[in-house]
Amino acid sequence: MNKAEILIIDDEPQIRKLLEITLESNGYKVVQAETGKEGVIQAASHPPELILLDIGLPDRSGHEVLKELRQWYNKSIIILSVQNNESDIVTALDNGATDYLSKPFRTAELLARMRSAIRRNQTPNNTTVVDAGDLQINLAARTVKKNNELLKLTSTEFNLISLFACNEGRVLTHRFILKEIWGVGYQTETQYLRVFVGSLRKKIEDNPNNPLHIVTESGVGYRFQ
Amino acid sequence: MNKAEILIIDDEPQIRKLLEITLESNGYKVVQAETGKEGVIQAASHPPELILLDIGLPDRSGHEVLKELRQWYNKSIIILSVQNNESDIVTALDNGATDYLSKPFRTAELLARMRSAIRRNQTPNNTTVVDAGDLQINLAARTVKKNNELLKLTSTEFNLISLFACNEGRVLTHRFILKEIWGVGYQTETQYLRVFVGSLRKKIEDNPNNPLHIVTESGVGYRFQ
DNA sequence: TATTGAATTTATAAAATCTTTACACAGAGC
DNA sequence: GCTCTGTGTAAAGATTTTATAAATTCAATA
Repeated sequence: MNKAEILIIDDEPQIRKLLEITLESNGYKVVQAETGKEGVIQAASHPPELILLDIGLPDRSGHEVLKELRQWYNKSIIILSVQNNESDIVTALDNGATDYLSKPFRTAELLARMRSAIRRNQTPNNTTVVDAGDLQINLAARTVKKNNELLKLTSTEFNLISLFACNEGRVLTHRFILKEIWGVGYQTETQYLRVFVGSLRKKIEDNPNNPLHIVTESGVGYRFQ
Repeated sequence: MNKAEILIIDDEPQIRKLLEITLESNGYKVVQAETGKEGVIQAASHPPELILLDIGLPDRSGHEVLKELRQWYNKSIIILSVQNNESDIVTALDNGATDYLSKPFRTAELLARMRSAIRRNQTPNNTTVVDAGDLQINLAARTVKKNNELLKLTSTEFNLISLFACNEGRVLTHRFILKEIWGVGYQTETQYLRVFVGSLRKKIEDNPNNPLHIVTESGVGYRFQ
């Protein structure tokens, strides 16, 4: 596997140096930018796997850089913020930041969050259309096509399949699915799930008795593939 | 790379001498302690990469030292025990020992187990996918691949293999496994374990009659590698 | 208000999994 | 050789989990 490339946008040289050493010794390839403008150019010319962005610059240019990046860059952006500056954090998350870290941070935590963010890149959470064999799920338009034919799904059915699509290949527990689709009060209503998985299968599977897309993991939950 | 530091806690001078010679000639730095108390102090003042602890002292102080060390020391502890004292071994493994060796032992085996134990120190188990030769165990997705093919495991089978995977190279006692998978009330239901280890082997081993991944440590438990 | 489509329940058959029993086999000790 | 202990395997229940149809409730709307 190739080294994942990380872009650091921060005006403080000592932070950049620290990050450079930490990340390179953990097998990442590091690219640096000193100003927001430079960062955007770097990101555009050579899109990295992940961007670490210092948000709390005095002139608030960090926020503008984030917005500008988010117009086209859909991989993870982790923001760095001085401690206790919650308004910066909230604004940044609203503007599409993936995660945040308060300075000073522990490297173990930074690395863990980076791994998590990069993992999310790989499962197409940011793309608007998920491809799964004969199925195409358009998250933005809320449409599902099977062999290029538009399927007619109800709202709950669509919510369910889009949750599956965003977590392709991994087992989702009943509780998790119920929490995500119906809300925290419904985590034990496993039967709802059965009914809706049943009707989804009728629509998306070639043979609903032998489902290939929504596989049941008995005693645990379901897996979409 | 620096020499890894090993702490030996054993009251028998001739054993300590033997270990000292063996280990130093194999590139380890050796620190010795004659009593349990001294051992704990040594470990605390200068945490070693690995501890070799004689468990079978007449006054059972070895067990107490182990428990005391485990309150804060989380690297590997290999215990030494006189042959056939299985109850000592089982107790020690349940108390968090990493591995065990019966005296008299062959130096090649000692060195091999030390290497394995030290290797496990270096990769802390915060990874979500464990690689074991032809097997890949994805803890987050709850999937297991053998030669890149997805295996179909039941929920309990997966729980079992993931427990094994998180403790690669380490002997797990029957009691420990049963406690982790089935709960505290099941620590004596060894037969459950036999059945499930059997069905796991059928799925993951090339030749279930000669298992290479799940090895049985007779009278003690199992080891995954 | 009557209609319609969707969501929620209920009921039940079927499938999958877990538990338990039975028995065979191997090695250690006598 | 025999017995005892620990182990592995198969298979028969027992139990849990799942799938499906169908009934009911609910909400929107004509």
